[in-house]
Amino acid sequence: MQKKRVVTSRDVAERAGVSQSAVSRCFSPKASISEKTRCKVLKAAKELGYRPNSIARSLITRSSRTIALVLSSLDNMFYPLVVAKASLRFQSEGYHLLLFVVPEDGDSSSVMDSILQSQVDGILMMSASLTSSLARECADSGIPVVLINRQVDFAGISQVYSDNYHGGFWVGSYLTMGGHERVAYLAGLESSSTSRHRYEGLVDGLASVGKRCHAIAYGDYDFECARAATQRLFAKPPYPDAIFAASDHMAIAVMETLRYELGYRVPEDVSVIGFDDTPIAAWPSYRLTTVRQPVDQMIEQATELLLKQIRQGDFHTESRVLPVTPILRHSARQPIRETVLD
Amino acid sequence: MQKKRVVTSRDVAERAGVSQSAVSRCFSPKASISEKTRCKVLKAAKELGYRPNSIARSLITRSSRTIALVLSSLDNMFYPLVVAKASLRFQSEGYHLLLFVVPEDGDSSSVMDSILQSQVDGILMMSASLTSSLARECADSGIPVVLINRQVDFAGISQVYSDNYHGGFWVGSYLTMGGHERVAYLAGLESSSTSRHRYEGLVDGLASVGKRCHAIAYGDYDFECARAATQRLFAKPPYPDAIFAASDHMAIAVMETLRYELGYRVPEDVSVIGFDDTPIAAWPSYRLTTVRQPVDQMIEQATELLLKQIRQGDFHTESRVLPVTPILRHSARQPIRETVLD
DNA sequence: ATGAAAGCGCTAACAA
DNA sequence: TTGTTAGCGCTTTCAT
Repeated sequence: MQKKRVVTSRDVAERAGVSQSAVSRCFSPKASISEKTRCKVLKAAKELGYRPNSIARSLITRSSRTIALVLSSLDNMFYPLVVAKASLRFQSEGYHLLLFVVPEDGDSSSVMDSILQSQVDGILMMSASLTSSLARECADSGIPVVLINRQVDFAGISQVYSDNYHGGFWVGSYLTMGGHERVAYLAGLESSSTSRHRYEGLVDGLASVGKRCHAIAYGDYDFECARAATQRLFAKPPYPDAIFAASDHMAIAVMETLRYELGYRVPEDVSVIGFDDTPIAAWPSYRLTTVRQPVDQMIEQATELLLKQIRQGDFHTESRVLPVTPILRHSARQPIRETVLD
Repeated sequence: MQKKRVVTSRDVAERAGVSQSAVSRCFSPKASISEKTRCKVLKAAKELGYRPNSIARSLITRSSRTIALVLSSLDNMFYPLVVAKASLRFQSEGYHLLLFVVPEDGDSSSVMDSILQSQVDGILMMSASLTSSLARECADSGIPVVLINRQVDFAGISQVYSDNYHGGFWVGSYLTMGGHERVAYLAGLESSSTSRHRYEGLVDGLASVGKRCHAIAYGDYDFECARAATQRLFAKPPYPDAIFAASDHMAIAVMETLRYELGYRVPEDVSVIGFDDTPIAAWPSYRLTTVRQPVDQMIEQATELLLKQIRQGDFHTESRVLPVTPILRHSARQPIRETVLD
């Protein structure tokens, strides 16, 4: 292919009557150069339509100023939100995001190779699958990695997640206080640490008042799967009187199924609680009681951790766990505040 | 910063006892090399953990195998869907997506510079703002651009969009046949060509049976704005008896507002029709009548157009308009099929 | 403050 | 088929 002849720093140098390195210095923030030369160069550059070639720069500086963003699905509104915010945040630091969508099931190894070869300066992982293998491989090849909304038992990797356990715990006690007897858990992917910790929290929250989790079903973080799982939960008695879903996205599927396929009212017949607090949760049709993840903080922390590792060539890694916030709406029966006098 | 010493093709060559170019050839698909050398090289490469440096390769081949994906918002589920599919599609062709989120309002010029300097091989634009200026500037600098779901009066750019006009036209006639008298249009951004064409279609569809558009309001493709716009539409009589929103996302906002703030039933009191056919439209709570955009086809066409331009250094550009499909659900009163006998 | 020169890691002629 | 050689466009010493 034959692109329009591209303007190089040499061309600019020639036209400005300076050396090529002078031109280079003009486009480096901290290089020393006289005001006079800078002007000449800038003028010539503009006339020629010169733009520094960032690839050549990357080759020599060994930094592409690019971050890989690895995720598996954008169905759940939580992720688009994170992506948009992360992109803005990194752009403001002069980094770009390279997007890797890994099929939830498929062969992750080719994507992994692809990521490793992409010469990114760092990796932001929020894919549910391939987390630990990829994470480890990256750490081995010396690429800084930060896991976001994901957890792995491996100290060599920085992680930012919210307090899933206590989120689950809160749900457990809140539902119990609301007088629920048969709380079911609608899990995400079986391999998801996040989903597991929320479950553990739920179980302990329930246990703290002497209750047990009534049932568990897997919705794989997917709308249709969650729908089918809800059907399964209500296939035969005893039926749950509350469902805690590992994501708002699944919680909405539960509500839709309950209301329009199973004929239950929410929360009169069955309570539903979600996790994330995506915008949809607040829509009047749902008014979903849920556990809010602090997205902004998560991004901020992840950015900070990743950039620190990149800039300082830091092998120091750390985990940050951020507090969640219960959001009380109307999809779950509220605790009885006053004991009924008999 | 001091990364782990990186393995180069030279190191591999040395260990395998061959020349550096032999190593290079091993990693080029179409280079000629004997089975024997290939084995030696691959073995050495594996032992050393060698991975070709794609930046060096890009510098010399003048191709980064990267496509810029430019968009302004991920709120509307239509975009996450497109992003995920586009990413998969381009990955399968060996290209990666570099994400640029441009603030809907803010200064686009810095993002524009950033894109132009990023050395991408092509640009996929679906941002509502800065479309035409950026598009033109890219075309000038010789970077292939394809607009997706966007239209611009400039022949130098390939565009893939769906038949917004006829989508709007269909809505106009469908609503009329349903016996509506006061059809309002909830537009997207004022600058959006897409929104404008849907409007023109609506107006003509209405005109074809001697009706006019009752009112127009701007929802800026945003949930909250759409909510406020709906309120405005119902601020004083005569009230609309149908609303056509330029996106499902806004249509949902309309339904929520109508039902829970204004106390109307949909479709008994007011009909609502959207555009896109995102997954949410099918949820039982909404059963939104809408106009489906053929997302898969749009991606396919856009990919094909962009790749063709990139690979053939083609200055030939073209526009492709894809047919839309009316999706009849229950948010709009159905046309009366049989005339009532008097 | 400026220029000359040496690469960054790779691909692509060209020769052998 | 293989090795040698010359860059890709830039940053960065090192002199001046």
